[in-house]
Amino acid sequence: MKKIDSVPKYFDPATEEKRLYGLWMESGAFHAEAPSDKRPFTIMMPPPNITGVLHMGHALDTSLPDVLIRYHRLLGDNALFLPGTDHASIATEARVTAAIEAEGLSKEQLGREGFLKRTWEWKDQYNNRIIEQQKRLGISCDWSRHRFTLDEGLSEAVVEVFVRLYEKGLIYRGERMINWCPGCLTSISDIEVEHEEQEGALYYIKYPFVDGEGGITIATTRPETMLADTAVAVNPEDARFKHLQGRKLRLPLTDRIIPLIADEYVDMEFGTGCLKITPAHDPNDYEVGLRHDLPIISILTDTANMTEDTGKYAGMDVRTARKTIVADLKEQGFLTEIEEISHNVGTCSRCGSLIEAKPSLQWFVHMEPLAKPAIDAVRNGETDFVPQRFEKIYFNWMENVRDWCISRQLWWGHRIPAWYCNDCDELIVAREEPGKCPKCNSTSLRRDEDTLDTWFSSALWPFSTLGWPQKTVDYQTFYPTDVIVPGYDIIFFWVARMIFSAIEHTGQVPFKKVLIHGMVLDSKGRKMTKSLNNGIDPLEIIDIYGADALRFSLIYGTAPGNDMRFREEKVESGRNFINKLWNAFRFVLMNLDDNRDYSDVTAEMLEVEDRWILHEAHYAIKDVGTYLDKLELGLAQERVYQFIWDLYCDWYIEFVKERLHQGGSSGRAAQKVLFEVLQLIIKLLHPFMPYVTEAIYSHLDLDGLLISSSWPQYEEYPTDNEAASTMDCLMEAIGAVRNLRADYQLPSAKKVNAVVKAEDAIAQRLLDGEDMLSRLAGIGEIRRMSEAETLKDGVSVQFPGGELLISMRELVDVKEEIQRLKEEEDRIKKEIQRSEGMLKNKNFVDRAPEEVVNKEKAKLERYQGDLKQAAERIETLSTML
RNA sequence: GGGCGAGUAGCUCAGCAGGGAGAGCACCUGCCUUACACGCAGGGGGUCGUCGGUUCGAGCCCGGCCUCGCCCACCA
Repeated sequence: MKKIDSVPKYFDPATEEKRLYGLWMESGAFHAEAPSDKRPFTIMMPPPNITGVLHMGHALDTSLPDVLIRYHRLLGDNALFLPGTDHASIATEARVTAAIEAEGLSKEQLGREGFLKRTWEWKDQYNNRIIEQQKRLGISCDWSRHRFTLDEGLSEAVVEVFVRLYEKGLIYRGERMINWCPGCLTSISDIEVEHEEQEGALYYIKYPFVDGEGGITIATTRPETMLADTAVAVNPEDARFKHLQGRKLRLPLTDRIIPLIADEYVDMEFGTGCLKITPAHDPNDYEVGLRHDLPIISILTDTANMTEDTGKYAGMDVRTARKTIVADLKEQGFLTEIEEISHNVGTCSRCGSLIEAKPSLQWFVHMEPLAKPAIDAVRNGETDFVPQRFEKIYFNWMENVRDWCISRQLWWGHRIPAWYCNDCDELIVAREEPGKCPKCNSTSLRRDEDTLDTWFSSALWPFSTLGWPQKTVDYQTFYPTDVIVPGYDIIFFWVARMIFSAIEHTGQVPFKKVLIHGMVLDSKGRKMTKSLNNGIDPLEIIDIYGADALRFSLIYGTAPGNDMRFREEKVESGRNFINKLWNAFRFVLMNLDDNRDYSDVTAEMLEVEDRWILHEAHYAIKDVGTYLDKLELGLAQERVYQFIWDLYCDWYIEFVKERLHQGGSSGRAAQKVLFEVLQLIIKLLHPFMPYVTEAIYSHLDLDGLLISSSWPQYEEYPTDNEAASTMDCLMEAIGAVRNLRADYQLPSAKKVNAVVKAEDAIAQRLLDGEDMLSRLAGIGEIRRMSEAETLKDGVSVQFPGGELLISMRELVDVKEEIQRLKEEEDRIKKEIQRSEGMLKNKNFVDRAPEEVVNKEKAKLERYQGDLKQAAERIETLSTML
């Protein structure tokens, strides 16, 4: 039985992907060695949250690095793609809490331990599901090194980092203004707050003087917080109020007496120039309060309801309280005006609740000393962003960072390694639970209830996953890593924090390059969100088209850092490309000897088209390598596509068909080259489309697996400029004739005769390529034009260097042809004008590089020749009328 | 209030030491030419947002403007 009979007509991703992934896993190809003499190449996967299912963003996060990993593995590097998952404290806790509440239970009822047990179960379930989903993307991770941010080892790293930073004074505990999410019931960091523009109102409220007539009118967007006011402030320079400073005001709706103070913070231009000061509920007011030693009165509970001591408002949510208070103020004549404005409000990036600012006792990372070296490292180029513009965003953030609030009032996460003495209140930060208080020896200690921001552990990912703080072999082998591939949406959350953490704790940057990718939008250019329900499940796409096609759609024609719209049509064209390659492979296989031994084929046996495709292969390899090294995956993929489809399939295979048919030594040479270049293209394509390429490889009965073969060396594919220019000439001629045939709608079976008019060398090329001209351009006989001859009943087609006169009198309308030639003349004349214009321009001739000028001169010469030819043709044709 | 990105063929997007624009899809014409109709051959279609500048030469560099999108920012 011929080999080909066992090869299906279409590549079937569904069955092949499963089989091949199994083969890869078994072969150990994903596994990176440690220690190893090979050059390491490491990428850490951005760990997906264990909260849900994979989306297109994850497909990008994993497919892009996988291209690089597979490329470097083929290059012979010790390539490690380390996978993992993130415990995602706040997101997971919210999900589990919701699940519990759906059962009619509460977190508190389960208790901390019960809740954590439940969450670990959740983790097992989702973690495994995510791993299974990731495998379906075809990514070549070292699964034996899979990490989870709450793993023992990673937790050790977290504690180590916390203690070290604390001991250096870079972590502190203190009462600061923080962002409080009344939905998640925890503090969150600045970057977890999303600002959105909302329509609101500016309420003008009059605060009467305690003594005497009149009062002060303030403007506020949050009238309900007035119950927490402890002063009204004006700018000290404000002449309008200078004489009033020191006066006392009575807070409406209450009997509280508050002072009128002066503080530079107040903007005289805004509102009335008078600002109510609410230290408990506004960060700026808090600062003002500190400066003036104002009392802090809070009127909001953790769930953002009015506290019990707000009298009739107690228990109301903010909106209701606002409405009620405004109504009361109005009724009592304190409300003077309501002005509609739009303003920014902060919402929780997790649950969307309105964020409340409040002073709170929390843990913070002191950022300034950490940020500085992290800025320098990028500035010095120790770490480069691709594309570079994202460095600006990084710098801007790093240069203005404020201290990072890292404590969370959550249970799911790394618990803060701090204890308090119940007897003397001593604070103890330690790697392990202390037995007794170092100050008073009391054994009555309690541990801090809070956990750490989930990003605190993610920040250590590049080294904690390798066993740091232990000096493990893995750490020594793979760290620092080479590239990281995140979306631009997590530059602050993750990339920036990894950089400063790595520098602080390992003394090195965590990665040399940051390849930023854009967001995958829906086909209308909108973000994929749950609320729009426009998300596309990568696995569904894989079910239909296969993982290779999906990868293609995410890489082809995209540029680093740019958003991309997801369109199924693009996946389809990926699938079509796979089919194209698959059939080219089938064609080659059909024509190969079963033993595939071509050692008898010598270089002398190669024909010009063989030498041409090898020449082209040389440059294809070079270009693809260059693009991949520059992390230009889109361009690299396009280059491979073009080589495979345009050059190998559309030209080369067509060129050699006849030789294959004829057999003989020329046919054998063609088989050999066909086979060689097939092996080449599947290697070049493998990083992008691992499955089809591996499937083809397996049908070729070659040694081992494609995944662990080697990247082609361009030096092994000889360049041959002569072959290249010969083939260019031939292809141009073929194109020109095809063109003509199409214009005149000649049936493909109808052969035409041709006469070549060109200088000897060029004419010879065409005569040598007679077979190809015959098959690909439908030329029957071809001969050189003799000196004295003029071909009366022919039509001319030009190609660079010459002209073909096609004998087709019976097929051509002479009038139309003359018309066509006249139009052609006009076109050429315009070109000549343009070209002459340039060459007459002294500036151009003197200043442009000689090469460019010569090119232009050559063009002009050619145009002039063309014009002459056209004129001649018109003349001859005219005689035929 | 700053910063960034996008504006290129009907659509989705590439493009670059600055040297006369490409792909995929769609469209039109002709082909089931035994690898592939998930295909082959050919074709139409672009003043590269706009105005100005630099340059011998600009989609690419500089400046202004317009439209869309994103990010950052403690003026109530």
